[in-house]
Amino acid sequence: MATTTRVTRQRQAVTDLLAEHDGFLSAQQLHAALRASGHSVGLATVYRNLALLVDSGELDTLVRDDGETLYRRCGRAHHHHLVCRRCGHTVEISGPTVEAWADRVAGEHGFTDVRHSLELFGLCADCGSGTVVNVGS
Amino acid sequence: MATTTRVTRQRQAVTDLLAEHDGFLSAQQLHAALRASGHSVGLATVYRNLALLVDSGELDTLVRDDGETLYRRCGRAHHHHLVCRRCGHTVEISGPTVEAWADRVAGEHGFTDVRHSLELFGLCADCGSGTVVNVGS
DNA sequence: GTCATTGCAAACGCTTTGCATCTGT
DNA sequence: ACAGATGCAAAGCGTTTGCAATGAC
Repeated sequence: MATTTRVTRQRQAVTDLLAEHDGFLSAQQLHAALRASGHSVGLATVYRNLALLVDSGELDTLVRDDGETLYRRCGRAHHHHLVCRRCGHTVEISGPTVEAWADRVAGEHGFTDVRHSLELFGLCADCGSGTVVNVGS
Repeated sequence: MATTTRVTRQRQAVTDLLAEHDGFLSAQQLHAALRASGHSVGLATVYRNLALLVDSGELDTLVRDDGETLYRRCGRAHHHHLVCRRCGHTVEISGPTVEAWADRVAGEHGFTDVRHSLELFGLCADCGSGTVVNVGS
């Protein structure tokens, strides 16, 4: 009765890649990476498996400004990220205070089951100082 | 030479509606609202004007989980939001600590020109307690 | 053999763009 | 009249879905 979950080659590939990778990955990036490493997986399958993993709480998601969704292996501990908006370099950071604050504020307004998304976007040391590159408008 | 900005009926309508409205609005909602109130404005025009307003710093944007972009009249002071993921009810909150914390952490990692996005998503009092509705999986 | 899973391609929803027309200034 | 602004419809992009084929159990 409980829909059994089958371990297919494709599902394994998706899970494996996510297990190795530490930062954020978009579905399309993941798909491309899989193909590059020889696995033949359909894009739809990647999306379907990502959705399953998100549902089961194994993945965290983050929607970028342009609307693309990024996925990362869910940390046991809740982390936040400091992302360089030029080179994509990502640093994991922990904000002990944030969690408590979020809960308190949410509670004050009667909100429940609150999740928060906190991401910092900036220019990392390499991109921000020396080598100044045209970043566009 | 500086590209002159013309005050058209449509642009005025968009700006006006945003001026009256306090919360977040998607481009499509805004478009629908304009039509409902008798103004005839093209969807593309709404998007174009929103883009201009965002560029000129008069609007803040927030990308929802489903990828739709929400716009709000830009607050002078930087606010964060507590958004009900069922009914969309939004509460403005200020996180005095967050700003300082963000700057410090970013600095420690050599990041500069850092912006942060912090949003809380939960269920508001109305949606979370009494009237329990099927929310899906 | 069954039924979850896959692949492909078509469908979707939001957003952007090309181009002819319109309209502030 | 000039140049920005508009409207429409088509194109773009990430994502989802229908359906027949495939493969795990």
